[in-house]
Amino acid sequence: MSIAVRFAPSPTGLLHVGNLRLALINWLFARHTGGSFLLRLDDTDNERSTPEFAAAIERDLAWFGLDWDRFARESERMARYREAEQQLKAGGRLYPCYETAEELGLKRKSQMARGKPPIYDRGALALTAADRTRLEAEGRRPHWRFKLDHTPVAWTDLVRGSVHFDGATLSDPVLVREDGRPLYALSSVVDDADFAISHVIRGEDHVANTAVQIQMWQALGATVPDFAHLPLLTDAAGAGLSKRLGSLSVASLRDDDGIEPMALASLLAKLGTSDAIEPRATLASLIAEFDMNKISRATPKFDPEELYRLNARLLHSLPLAAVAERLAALGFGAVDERFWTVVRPNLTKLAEVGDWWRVTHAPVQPVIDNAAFTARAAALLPEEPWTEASWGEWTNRVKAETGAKGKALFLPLRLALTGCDHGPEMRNLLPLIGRERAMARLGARLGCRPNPPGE
RNA sequence: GUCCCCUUCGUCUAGAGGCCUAGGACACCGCCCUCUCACGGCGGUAACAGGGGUUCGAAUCCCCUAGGGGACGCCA
Repeated sequence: MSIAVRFAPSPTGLLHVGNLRLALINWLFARHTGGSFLLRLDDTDNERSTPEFAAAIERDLAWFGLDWDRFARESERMARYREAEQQLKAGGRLYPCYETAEELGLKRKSQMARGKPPIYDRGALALTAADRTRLEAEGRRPHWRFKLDHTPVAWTDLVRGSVHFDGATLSDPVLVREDGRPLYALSSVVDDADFAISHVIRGEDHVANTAVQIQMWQALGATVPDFAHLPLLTDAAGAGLSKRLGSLSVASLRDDDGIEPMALASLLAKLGTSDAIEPRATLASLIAEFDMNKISRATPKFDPEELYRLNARLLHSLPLAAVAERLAALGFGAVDERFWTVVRPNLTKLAEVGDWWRVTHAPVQPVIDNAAFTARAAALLPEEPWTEASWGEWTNRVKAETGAKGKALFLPLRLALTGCDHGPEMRNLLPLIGRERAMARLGARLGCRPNPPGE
């Protein structure tokens, strides 16, 4: 049997890290096994789904480096769901119900108050043809429920091991709304069957669904796929992540935090597994290392801080070629190998290249505490050409001349030269700054602050 | 409320009765590179949720308690 998986987001919001993790796991599984990956937009809820969110999902996945072999929109497959609906009706598995949403809500409440599980009581099953006629005459339209077999259902989950449910403890799911539109419960099962999905890999919020879906595949005469239900991510405090997806949307991580796609991919592929969480430069290495058996059943915490650190570590190891294209897009196409090597160890996000580019190519605002000191240092600046050794020669002279040493020697020079108290090694940075800029920043021409606008 | 799942260093985890004086990675701390911040290299601190059992022996098996997550929609 050929392997086929799917990622099926509903375009009712932006992708967040929890979604993206499931997309990635599915994709890695497909690529690792040589299977196919389907992107399916679950947009049957046309009140909440929007084309904008659908476009954003595709854009986010593409940015992340995920590609899909097949694509589908549930909203375009309504006729097919109608067919399945007829098939289930013909098989006697779909029955009409006339309770209103309010009635059902009340019923659930009172069941819970009595310490009972809030399961549909199948009241509609007792309706006679006359009852139904009367209700319809009152203007009520039915919604349709799938009649579950009250038998045990079991499967071997690739993450959770053996799982079993008793059909009797489950509610008959509503498959078709009062207005005739199919619900997720129907469309998802039909699509998984039609697209010959072999492995359903999703969040553990779907485990109970699985029991009813297995019965539906059987009722439709379809092959039941294998399952892997992954624990949901929680935030660093241990609270469910889905509730605060805003700040953790893929778009904000990319656009606001400047996260590298491979930093995110490395975290999401390894978090909650027995592999070390370390940056990987390519999806290819994640594919090679992927193994469902490494995924734990416990709920992992997603900590943005961990992502930021991983992002920095990844950047520190990337060759210029790996970022050249994006650097150009940021307007730093002129960055060469030498500059990149000098600046790379100090980046936490790629866009910070701009800060150092300005230090070596544009005016900066020097920070000068002791103008007399920097002026004397300026006078001792060696003649160009400068090499890595120039910084040492110069600072030794300044040290001999002023008696300053250690932090008192280096920090004022760094501050004056770069306007910043931290950064790349000065012996590498100095030659990139050049004598003219260095002189100006040290205040040689003026001997005092403030610096003129043009340096 | 009912049902399901989870609980080993701060974090992600290894561990499937003696190999555990509990291993790794990240974080943290220290040292080195260096007479600065960072990068990098090397080293160190640090955990079996609690309580009962079972057993010659339990992180591993059983029960209870506590904590966390999930499900219970005419959402997906």
